Amino acid sequence: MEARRPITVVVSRFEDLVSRGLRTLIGEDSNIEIVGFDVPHGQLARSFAVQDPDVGILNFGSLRTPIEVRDLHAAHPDTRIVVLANRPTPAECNQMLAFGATACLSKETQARDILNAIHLASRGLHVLPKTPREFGAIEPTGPEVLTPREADVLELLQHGRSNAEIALALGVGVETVRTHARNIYRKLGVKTRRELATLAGGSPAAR
Amino acid sequence: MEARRPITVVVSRFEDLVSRGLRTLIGEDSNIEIVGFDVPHGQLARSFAVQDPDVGILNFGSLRTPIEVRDLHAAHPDTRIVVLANRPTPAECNQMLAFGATACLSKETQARDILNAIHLASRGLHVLPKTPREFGAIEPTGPEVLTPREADVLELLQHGRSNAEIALALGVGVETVRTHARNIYRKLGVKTRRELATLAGGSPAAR
DNA sequence: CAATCGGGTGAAATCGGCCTCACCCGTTCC
DNA sequence: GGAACGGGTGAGGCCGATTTCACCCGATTG
Repeated sequence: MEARRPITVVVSRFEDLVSRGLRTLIGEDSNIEIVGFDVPHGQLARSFAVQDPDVGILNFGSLRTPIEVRDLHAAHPDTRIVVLANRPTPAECNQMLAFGATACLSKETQARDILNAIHLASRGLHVLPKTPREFGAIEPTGPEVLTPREADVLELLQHGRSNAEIALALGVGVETVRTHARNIYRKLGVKTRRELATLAGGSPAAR
Repeated sequence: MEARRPITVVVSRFEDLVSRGLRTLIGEDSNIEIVGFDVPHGQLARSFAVQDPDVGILNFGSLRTPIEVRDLHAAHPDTRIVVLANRPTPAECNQMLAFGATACLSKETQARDILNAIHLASRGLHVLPKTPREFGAIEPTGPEVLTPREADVLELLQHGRSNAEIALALGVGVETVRTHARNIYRKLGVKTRRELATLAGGSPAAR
């Protein structure tokens, strides 16, 4: 990268952890200069007007309507808008672009890719996150969450109750309990109730 | 805070932005010492065994099943486990606690509260995020997303088409278009189609 | 051997989101 | 004044998730 005028960016307010990450990340790139940081959502328009940045990085979670992106874009057409979202769906990203954003990134994006995207966006190129699932792609969406009823069954399973006892306690049939138990085993990745029994007590209930 | 032996923590791998945020945040607290950082999910057990930290900070999104928390807790009962999740539901948090975690925090938590939670968790106190909605609490969940059909209607609305034209183009009744349009206005926070027309073109379509 | 359990399939019922349409009201505009 | 629009209500159908239950099989166990 040759030395030239650095890209000026205004960064809106994010969650504290993300905010700190953004600051150290952008601080590592000498070609990007932060001219506004942790700007509250309501003062973005003013910050854009005062700083006239090349790029504004917006917090998707703070947007109330996409219209706000459109208004910012209309008032400052030379400032490229990068929207940073938690796990944006393709529909959300397209909506952001349709309303004037130049790029829509996920907060899970690799750090270097975020810097690259800022550079690209500053020149008007659109950047979108990779499509999450082309075909059977693994997503780190965290463990499957038990349904409320499954949590009820798990609670009793952890205390070593039999299916018949659980059925009696919950007022449903044994077959129902067996179905819940099967789904619990699958979601939790265990194969027997023995693997569950060890963790009885020591914490608030699972529901 | 008096000076005593600092709390040792092992931090698992997080998204780059969050990871950087955590590092600068924890680095500001002289009473907490990072003894393992950006530990890949598969090597957490080994890191716990080697470092024997007071606290392990786990990435909820990397968990495949809650059983992994249980196993870590069973193997290292003296290491308090703090789970950091994106926007955990109460059910998810309770599940984590039920499986041996000491605290379950949202990545949206204020920085100082995260430090406090680490301190509390190191002494075995449970910390849970605030319940998101007691009664009509505002949540920064971002703008409402248009449904695919609403995006179709919006696309045509932006081009200045009348309801009758849109109905004809989409092969549905005028009443249907009017319903979609109403929902679009509500979600986008506008009151007339005029407010939409200004943003035609300049970006990929909304669908 | 009979009971219990793990595991698969499937079928009702319910619920919520989405799409479609209908009817009501009042306002705006030509 | 009639047509189009903004706004509210509600209905019916579709689909997916959840809950409940039923039947099937094989393995384990007392």
